[in-house]
Amino acid sequence: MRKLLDAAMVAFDQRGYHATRVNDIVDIAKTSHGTFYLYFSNKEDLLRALVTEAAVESQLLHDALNTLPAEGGAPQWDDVYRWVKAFSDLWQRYAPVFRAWTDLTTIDPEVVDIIRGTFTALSQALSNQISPDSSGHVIDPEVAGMATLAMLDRFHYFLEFSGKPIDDLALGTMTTMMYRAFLDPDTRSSPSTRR
Amino acid sequence: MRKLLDAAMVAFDQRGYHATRVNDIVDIAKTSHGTFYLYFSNKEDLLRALVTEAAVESQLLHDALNTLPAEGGAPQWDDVYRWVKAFSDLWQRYAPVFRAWTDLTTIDPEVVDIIRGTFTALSQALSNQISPDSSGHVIDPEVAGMATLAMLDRFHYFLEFSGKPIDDLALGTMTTMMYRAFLDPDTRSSPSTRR
Amino acid sequence: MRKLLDAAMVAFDQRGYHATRVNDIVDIAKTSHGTFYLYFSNKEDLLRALVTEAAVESQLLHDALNTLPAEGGAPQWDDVYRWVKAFSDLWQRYAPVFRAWTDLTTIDPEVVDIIRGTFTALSQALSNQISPDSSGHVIDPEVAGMATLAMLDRFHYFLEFSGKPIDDLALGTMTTMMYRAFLDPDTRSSPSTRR
Amino acid sequence: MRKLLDAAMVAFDQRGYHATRVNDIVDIAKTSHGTFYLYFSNKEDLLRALVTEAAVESQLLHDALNTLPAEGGAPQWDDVYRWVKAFSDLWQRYAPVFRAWTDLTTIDPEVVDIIRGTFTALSQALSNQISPDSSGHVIDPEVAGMATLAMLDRFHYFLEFSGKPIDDLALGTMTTMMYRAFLDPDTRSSPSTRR
DNA sequence: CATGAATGAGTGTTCATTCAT
DNA sequence: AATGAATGAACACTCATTCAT
Repeated sequence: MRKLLDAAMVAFDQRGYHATRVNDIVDIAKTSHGTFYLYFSNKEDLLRALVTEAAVESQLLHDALNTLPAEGGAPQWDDVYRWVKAFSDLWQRYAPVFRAWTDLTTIDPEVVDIIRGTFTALSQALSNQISPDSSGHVIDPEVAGMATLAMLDRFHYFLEFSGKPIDDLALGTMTTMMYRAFLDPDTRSSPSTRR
Repeated sequence: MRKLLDAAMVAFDQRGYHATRVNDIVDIAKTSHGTFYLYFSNKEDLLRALVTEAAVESQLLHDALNTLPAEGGAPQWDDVYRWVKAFSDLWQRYAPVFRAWTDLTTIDPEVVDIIRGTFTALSQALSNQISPDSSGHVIDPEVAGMATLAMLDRFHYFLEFSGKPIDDLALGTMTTMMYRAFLDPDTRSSPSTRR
Repeated sequence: MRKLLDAAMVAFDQRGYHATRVNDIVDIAKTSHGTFYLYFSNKEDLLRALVTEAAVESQLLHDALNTLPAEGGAPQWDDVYRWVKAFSDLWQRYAPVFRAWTDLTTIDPEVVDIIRGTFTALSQALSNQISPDSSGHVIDPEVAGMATLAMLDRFHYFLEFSGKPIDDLALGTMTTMMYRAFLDPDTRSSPSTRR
Repeated sequence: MRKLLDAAMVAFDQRGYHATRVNDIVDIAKTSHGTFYLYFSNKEDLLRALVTEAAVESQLLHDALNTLPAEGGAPQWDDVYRWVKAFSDLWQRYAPVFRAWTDLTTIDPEVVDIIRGTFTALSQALSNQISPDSSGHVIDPEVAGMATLAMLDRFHYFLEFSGKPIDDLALGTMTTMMYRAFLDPDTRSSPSTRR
């Protein structure tokens, strides 16, 4: 039941998953304890539902990444920006869920599996965008993908934590950071800027 | 008492802060329930002690950043690598504390303040290393500093989550990502590599 | 919830307030631990409820005192007896609460205030019944009122402590003691009994 | 050890017996936990020592009562006053012990026995002073003795509770109350005042 | 479908008591 | 004699979950 899922997001947002009591959720949802257990077999079950929802929507991000020009040709800054924006929108919609990541991974294997799947898919898609290094430093693309996803994920949390807005400037800065990180400077500059 | 702090790190590592019972901690520390409350007024108090410890050590990282060549001259890849390694060592030593970040920020204002202070200091030191963009995209250095810190922090967690080792390859990859992100490709390549 | 209040009275009766565990109360009430906290936020809260109840009923005693002939005309022995009987009934109904007086006053200010209010009202009403002394000894009526209340209160406790019944003889004796204490012998005897 | 007994009195005074922790006592006594158990086998043992001390001193009061003219001849007001003063001094010296009466009786049989003995001796000595009633109301002298002791005991507590001083006026008022209560007005007045 | 009173297992915390020094 | 760190039994209180209505 949507009302409960939304209420749970609000509650998780305020207190985190562990500290949220079923009580808090039903209070916000303006319903009763009994109703909660009509739709979810327990608190964890509701969390699983939220995580699954977020995972499904993340699939779109994954697909979108593949339309960016991969390894061969360098993606354009604007393309990267659009994708960062999409990521940001999703993150913000499911902020309490992403924020609870750490909590989640100590919960139950099924939840962890859903998360791991989404996480792996995204970080691998990202790794495809990363160009090798021309100056002798070996890059593990998988690790590089993770680093990028790490930056994207935590960056939002840090902005919120610092009370800074997630606006165009922030996302643009993020995009530039990613854009720079993705591309080997030599590789990148050669075709276009240079000559 | 060190024995309890260490035991708490192990326990938080296994189950997260919230899910850890005082019982778990004293079991690992091979001491008694009463002893716990002899040294800490409650579970949160112990967490505060750990966070403070980590914050003190983080100061070293902050200081080290200032010895890297700042904005003017480009820092060398090896310098960045060394710093990343230092960060990584600290992160790994206090992994359970850093991992519990999310938990922490829903806890008590004093803990949050300690964290915010450390966080701000580090991200500002990082922002000094980031060169402006030459291709017309505005960068907010503060935000860029946060993004870098975000990547460093979460990257470790993601590696662990994926079961990948935090080895030289991983740290080298991370360094390259940071190195690329820090420097505007044009600015960077011009003086040295480029003709 | 009455069932818990009654059970608490029984438990306090047996072991005193401090020594009573919430467990004792819910055992007697044949209900669960959780239910207790559904109706009272803690043991002290339940005590407060009992004290308040007793205070409300004490008001009746206070009112009744004012229907006894005051200072001017001497009250009749039978009137005093009836009042003593009413006091006694109330005391016995709330015996565990009155008995716990000492415990109570070391607990929380709110409870103390309720008690002080009841106590003051009653002792002042009593002081109105006390005639001045004709033989040169100054009486502070307020103090005299307290002394009377003191006797009434503790007398019941002492009877119980000695295993003596609170019967007509005891209450009659008490009445005579009060009756004598209230009235200056000269004043009293002169108008009616004497000559 | 006197230091501990005195400290305990201070502590009991502040928080009551049950709420006083051994910690409080040794803090006030400026000694250690270990020392406490060197002199007393437990908290209750210390209480027993205090009660015994008070009981021994109470014996003096009991003896003094017997030097007051008993049943036959009426005691003089001044004699009663002196005795009330002596009682008051003792009460004030052992205030925390007397105040804890209720607590005490829920503790251990040995303590209760000491108290009961002292209590009985005093109330019986008092009952000897009480003259029968001439106007047809039967008095149980034993009960009357208890009522008097009740007044004396509780009166002090009530004065303290109200913040009133235990001074000459208060004790004089108390004396007059007792003096009146002791004597049948007719009996009393006959020999002296009346003719 | 919905309710919310009742439950009790689980956990944090206190504090009297011990004992090695 | 004196100490005070360490212990753990005992207790207060919370909150996810159930079920009769």
